[in-house]
Amino acid sequence: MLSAALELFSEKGYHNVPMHEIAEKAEFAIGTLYKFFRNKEDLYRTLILENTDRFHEALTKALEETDDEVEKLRNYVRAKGEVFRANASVIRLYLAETQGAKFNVMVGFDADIRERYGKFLQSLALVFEAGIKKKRFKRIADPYHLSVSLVNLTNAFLFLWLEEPEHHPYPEDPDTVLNILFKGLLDQ
Amino acid sequence: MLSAALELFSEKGYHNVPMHEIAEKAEFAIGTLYKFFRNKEDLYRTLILENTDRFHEALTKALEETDDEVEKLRNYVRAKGEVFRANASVIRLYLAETQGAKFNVMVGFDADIRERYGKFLQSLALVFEAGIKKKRFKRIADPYHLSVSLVNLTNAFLFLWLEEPEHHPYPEDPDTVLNILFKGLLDQ
DNA sequence: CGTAAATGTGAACGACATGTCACTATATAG
DNA sequence: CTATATAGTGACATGTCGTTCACATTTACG
Repeated sequence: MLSAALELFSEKGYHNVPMHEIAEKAEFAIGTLYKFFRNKEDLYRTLILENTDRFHEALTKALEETDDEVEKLRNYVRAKGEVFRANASVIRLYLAETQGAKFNVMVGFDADIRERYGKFLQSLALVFEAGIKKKRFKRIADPYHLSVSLVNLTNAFLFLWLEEPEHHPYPEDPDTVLNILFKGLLDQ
Repeated sequence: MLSAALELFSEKGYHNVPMHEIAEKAEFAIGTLYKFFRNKEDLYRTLILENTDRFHEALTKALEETDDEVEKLRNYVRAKGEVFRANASVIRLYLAETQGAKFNVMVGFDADIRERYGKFLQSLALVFEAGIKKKRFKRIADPYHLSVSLVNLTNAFLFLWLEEPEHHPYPEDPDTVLNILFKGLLDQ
């Protein structure tokens, strides 16, 4: 059921997928859906929460695999690529939930999702902060801003890939993304 | 009518605003709306197109005010702040249209909007390319990637501001954003 | 087997949103 | 002042979608 819903939501968006279509794709009767989920929103919520948890777990693990801050970032960019390549249809929903247009589904932000996303931003910010303290990184901006920047940078690359997979592949080498942060555009 | 629709869409999202509510807010009867717009989607489209055109014009102008590439970028970041600060309620819709979740309104991408957005990305990429040729910039990434990066970086800051205006103001000094590109995180 | 619990069904229902249309009011022009 | 165009109205037809519920089918188990 969840995977049928996932594909449809990701393709057409929450409001353009009627329950009966999900039922049909999942090869169940409508009534059965309602045995498992209180309503459409509950189904969507479960779907999103299950997936974002899986992602954030994988991404958090990527930050913990080494002590070197540069490697942590490389692992993050690499892991994000792997996770999403394997779950292409989730990306749209994930981006929709963490980026802009949340009001499209629920009117208010979903507190749970926001909180988990916020926590991840914090733990990534800690990597930058530690790197700055250890003098591995220069303090070119506030660590939290750096965290938001890197997340959005990778999202941007994911988005390019989503739109034109063959023309804009998600980079194999994490440094393709990271050099934008690592190297300065200006000399000195 | 358009400004009534704008406020409502921006607050609740396209699918959560019935036409009669727009009519009420605009102090017209429903029938009158349909004298001016063929349908709801047409109303939305007109709204978005009018605004994105205004923005892209302002942002493109910002890139043309000087010959110095660094100043062009500063003007861009500054102009983006000004434009959106003056039109807060449009940002949500603009981000929703240019970032991720387009399928939330129309099932397919809106070709017009995508095209204009793509053109702007191109002209910003030209700034980076020119800067690299003139040796003002180091070639730390593909110019188009740099363009996408800067646009997404500023969007990220706008988004922070949207969520918590007093806690995360959009930076007065454009270099707060630009240093993330200008200065390298790593030494050398 | 028999029976009870769990799982599954889909026609029917009601709420509600879009878009229409016959009509009125107002403005413009000859 | 009449005629014609334009702007405005809002009750309602039409259709869709989320959700329910009385019933059927399968499974679990003593």
